[in-house]
Amino acid sequence: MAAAIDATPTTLPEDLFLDVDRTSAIPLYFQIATRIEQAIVDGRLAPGARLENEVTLGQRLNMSRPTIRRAMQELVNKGLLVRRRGIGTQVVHGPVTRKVELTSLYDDLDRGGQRPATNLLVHEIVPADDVVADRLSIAAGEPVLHVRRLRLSDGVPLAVMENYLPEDYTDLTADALASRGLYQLLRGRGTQIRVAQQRIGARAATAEESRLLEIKRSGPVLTMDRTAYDTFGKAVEYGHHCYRPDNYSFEITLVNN
Amino acid sequence: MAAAIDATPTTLPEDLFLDVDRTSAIPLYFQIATRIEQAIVDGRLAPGARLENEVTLGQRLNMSRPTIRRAMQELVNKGLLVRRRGIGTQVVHGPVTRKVELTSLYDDLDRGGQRPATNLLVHEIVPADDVVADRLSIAAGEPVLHVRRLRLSDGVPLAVMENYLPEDYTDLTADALASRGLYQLLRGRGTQIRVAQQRIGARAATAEESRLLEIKRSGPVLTMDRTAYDTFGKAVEYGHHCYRPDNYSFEITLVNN
DNA sequence: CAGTGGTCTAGACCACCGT
DNA sequence: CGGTGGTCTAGACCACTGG
Repeated sequence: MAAAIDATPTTLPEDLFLDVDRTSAIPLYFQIATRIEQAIVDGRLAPGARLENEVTLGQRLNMSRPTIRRAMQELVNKGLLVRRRGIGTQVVHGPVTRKVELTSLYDDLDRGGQRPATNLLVHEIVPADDVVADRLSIAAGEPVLHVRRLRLSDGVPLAVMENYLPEDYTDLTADALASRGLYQLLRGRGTQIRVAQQRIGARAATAEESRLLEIKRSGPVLTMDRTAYDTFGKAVEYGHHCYRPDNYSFEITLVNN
Repeated sequence: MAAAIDATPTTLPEDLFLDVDRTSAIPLYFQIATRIEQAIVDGRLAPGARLENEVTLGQRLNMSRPTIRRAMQELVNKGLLVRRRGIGTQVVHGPVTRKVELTSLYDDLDRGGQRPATNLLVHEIVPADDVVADRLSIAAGEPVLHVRRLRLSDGVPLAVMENYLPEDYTDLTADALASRGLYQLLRGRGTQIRVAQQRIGARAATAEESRLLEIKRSGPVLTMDRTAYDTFGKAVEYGHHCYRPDNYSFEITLVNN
């Protein structure tokens, strides 16, 4: 008979897979994963609910088991599903949150319904010093674009951002940088960020930072150093950012595989 | 003939796959991934080096393409390899760093060759208040273990850590908590952490924190709030940690898939 | 054009879990 | 024991890249 493991014998996700398009350029596993994810965040699949097993779901959808399996694996990697051998697949208990993604502060604010604005403080082309050259994996002295920006959200200063970009990007204009996020501009040029290394820390604000961020002298600031690489593995950006800690923090979801 | 894309025509990882054990309980894809990863961190595979393609490597090792592919995918997810359709697989340019893993401060220090120590400041069983109950997904008033610890590294105070654990773990002894890391103790009880949500921020230290951490009054501290869940999706631990920013920071590698 | 990774299929055997 | 996920095989077709 059906095993009664968790007060829910065997939940079968109702057929909301009706609109899967086998001719679409979107991979099947991705279409499946997206629909299950939607059902979870919508609450149609409650925390702890057991999913149909991989084999029978594949049969119902006329898909092979590896395809179904990959769809579920995507959600396991996002922390939405939990699988246990001999038991089955469940929606994770506890709060359902977004996975960490590689986005920019500008995107985050924009999506959050806030109105981001940028004051461009510095915009110059300079030879790379040793630190910048090291981070960007270029030779010291090569020209880099140096920008320093103050990011505001609904008029409140939020972050001082200092960035260095290699020669390929030295033609980014001041206008563009003042009106859009850096990553937005990079995407617009066809640059896709694939890997980024960040270091998050804290320290006392410098005199200039406290003035720009309108916080107490030597008050605490949250700092982030980042180097971002494109799909070619080439360093695209090195940045040192400095955030007002009362208005910003980093959220991270870690998943053990 | 062979395409010359990056000054390295087609690098074939020398046969350091001689010791793969097909009878081992360790999955083949994992054995392959581990050996390639080792070659990368050892420097035997330089940044930017092109790897042999999936098909021929599989033939050489008498393994199917999906198995080889999975091994490489593991390393792509860790940010060590980059794959591009029509091009091939390369070791990522730039510095090679470990992926973020779900470890504890104690483990990090221990692995780093430092001598971690713990002062147990508070060890009590109390009814959960509203905040703790919410984070642990239990009812307010249920008994929880509350511990407050000062972590030192080579005698230098590094972090003040406040943690709450649900009823199942209220029998953790003071001795155990003073001599080992929390996650180490949980692992020893068979509890495996699967998902954790963290929020990293900064603020001024409280009077007690500055005394314990031996830093300036109201000096900046790095803070981390975390809720960890086991493989069942059950909340296992809620913690609020407070770090000396001159001695600690968070390193994170993000990967876009 | 030939080479590469991206996706998908249709099976197979095994390890682990609960009854 | 039956059911589940974990792994592996041996193919196939496609999309994209470079020359």
